[in-house]
Amino acid sequence: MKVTLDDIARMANVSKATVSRVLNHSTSGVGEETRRRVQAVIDELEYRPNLLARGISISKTKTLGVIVPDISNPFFATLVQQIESYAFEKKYTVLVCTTDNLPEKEERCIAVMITKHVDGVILASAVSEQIEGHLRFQKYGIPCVMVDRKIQTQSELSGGVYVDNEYAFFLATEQLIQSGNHKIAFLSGPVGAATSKERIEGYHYALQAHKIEALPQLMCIGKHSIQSGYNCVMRMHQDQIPFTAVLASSDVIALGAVQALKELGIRIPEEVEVIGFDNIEFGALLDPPLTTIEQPIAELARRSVAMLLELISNIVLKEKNIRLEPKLIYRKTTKTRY
Amino acid sequence: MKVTLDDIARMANVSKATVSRVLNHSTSGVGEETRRRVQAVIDELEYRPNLLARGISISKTKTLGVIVPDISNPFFATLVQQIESYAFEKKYTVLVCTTDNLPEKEERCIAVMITKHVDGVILASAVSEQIEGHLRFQKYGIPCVMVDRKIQTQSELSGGVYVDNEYAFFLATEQLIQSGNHKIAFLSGPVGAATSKERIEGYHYALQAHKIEALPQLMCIGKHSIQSGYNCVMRMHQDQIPFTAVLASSDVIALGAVQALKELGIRIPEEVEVIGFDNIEFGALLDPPLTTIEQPIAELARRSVAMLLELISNIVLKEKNIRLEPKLIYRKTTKTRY
DNA sequence: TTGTACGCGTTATCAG
DNA sequence: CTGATAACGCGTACAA
Repeated sequence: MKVTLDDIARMANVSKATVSRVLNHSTSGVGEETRRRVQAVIDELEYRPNLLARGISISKTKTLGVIVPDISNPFFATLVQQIESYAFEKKYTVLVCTTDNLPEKEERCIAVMITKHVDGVILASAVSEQIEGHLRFQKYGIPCVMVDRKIQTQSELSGGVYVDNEYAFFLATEQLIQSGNHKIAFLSGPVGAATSKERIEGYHYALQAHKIEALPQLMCIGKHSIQSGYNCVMRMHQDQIPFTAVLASSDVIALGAVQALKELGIRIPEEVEVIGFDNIEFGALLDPPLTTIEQPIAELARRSVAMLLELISNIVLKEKNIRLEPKLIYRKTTKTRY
Repeated sequence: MKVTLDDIARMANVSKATVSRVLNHSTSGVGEETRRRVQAVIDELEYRPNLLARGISISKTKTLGVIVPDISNPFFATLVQQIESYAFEKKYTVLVCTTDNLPEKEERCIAVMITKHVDGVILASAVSEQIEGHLRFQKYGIPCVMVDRKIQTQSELSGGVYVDNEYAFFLATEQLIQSGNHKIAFLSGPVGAATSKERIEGYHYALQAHKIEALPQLMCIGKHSIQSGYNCVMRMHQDQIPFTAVLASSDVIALGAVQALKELGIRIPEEVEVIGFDNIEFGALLDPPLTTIEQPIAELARRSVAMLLELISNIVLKEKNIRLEPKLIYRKTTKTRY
């Protein structure tokens, strides 16, 4: 049933070594005639090398691990899509694992990646500090690039690709302030994540710069989901907390917030302005279309795959941390453009 | 650096076989005392078995292949998310590959799954006929369950989980007809896919049943994307083709169609009614909220993983093809509910 | 209960 | 240019 290298060797009257040669170093080392004979047998039997066996032999699996919190979030869906696409071009396959933003599940994902001997992993971590698992990658010599969510690490085997969250939210907050808003609600994702912290800091810096007090009741910690954004706005409304703007930590949160505002009969942007983050495709279809901060997802994916492959090839990185520029996309959930 | 079973054996003064025993048949076959000693060494050295080596040895990789057209489509994103989740619970990891709806890329994805020796694959095929690759699964003894997109096959090693597309579109079309529409534009996905064909047929049957002619100019073949839905409507409008309803082959197409109609100043549902398919989360946030046909994604995922695991365990399937009931979700892009 | 020896499919080293 | 042969890490008859 399964045809192996051994079978080919036997049928072609050569040794396994020779077959292996025509398979790999396809340009040299084998006589033209024998090469043809071997290749013929390979073709006829439709032989495909067992990558597991090859993996155990040369310690390279041509597999990349991808660890993200949640694929159903369009941001990560698109990210994974792009990563898979670039990786496939480079002859790599991706092993996907989701953490649901749970640190303990992240540890288990990491454990899987190690036992399955992926050549490297791209990680959007659920946590902001280096955890045991991350060190284990080092220990096992598995390169790791942090994408989207930055984590401090001094490992030679790791790097990072992300946008400057702090700056992005500083800009967005400032836009809102310049537009006359002093009570800006902030709808955050899980605080465990590095991105959440950075985004909150950017928001705080902007407030400070304009000598506006950061009111704790304007901060809502939730998840990156529509439901969460919806709940935050509803709760603030119930608690009668006044605000004239909403800054959301992700577009899905913003979508939920907009939905809640609509149900409450609050006009956007006249009564409340809204800014999201990610620039997912659906934001533009909303009514009114969502003003947001763009994350260059394709670029994020491309650069992280490229960096990981360099790490795998032991190429020294020109820059261990690539920071991409965020960009404000002005649509209709904000009034004037500052 | 890397600690192997051999190392453990040496340190614990036992043979590899014994270590292997405490690792696998964890309940019996080893003396209580030696078991403790071996386990202690395993824990201390944080030994993790090499799943590649195990894979080549027992021909089981604990890996499931997942082949879908496009993860950035929310329907597939959610599907993959759920599949990964169920698989992870059952100690399996997923190898993801996207076909972009290209038959040749599907062949390459299949080839990868075979060389990487996945234990089984879940496939949402880009094609409606059995292609060479599908047969190869059979040849290599790899179980395969078709999800969402049905393909006829008589292999003992395959099954299918899907909703009744034909019936779903028959219902939706009838709803539109009963509501007074005779010129119903149909916005299809790629015709290669089985689902597209079935959906078109359901649409045609309903028209026939009501003796309405199926006008070719009302049929627009595109891709499952927002852009495609948008383009279809715009083109029909430019060509001055009259229609009073739009039936879309997927929600993303419907979203694009609604966007186009809005830009054209056509009121929904007063002038044109719209029905989508999938019931993705964003449909409900649209203005007006999208009437659609629900696909029970979580159920689709759960059943297909369960079926695949049964196939892998050589359990005979109670039913080779599981058909889930689609359900019309009435929202605001349609007028009266029939 | 425990150990020995071999097989799984591939690559790599070293002869010839 | 080609062929033995030894790894790679693990599971498992079979023997002790």
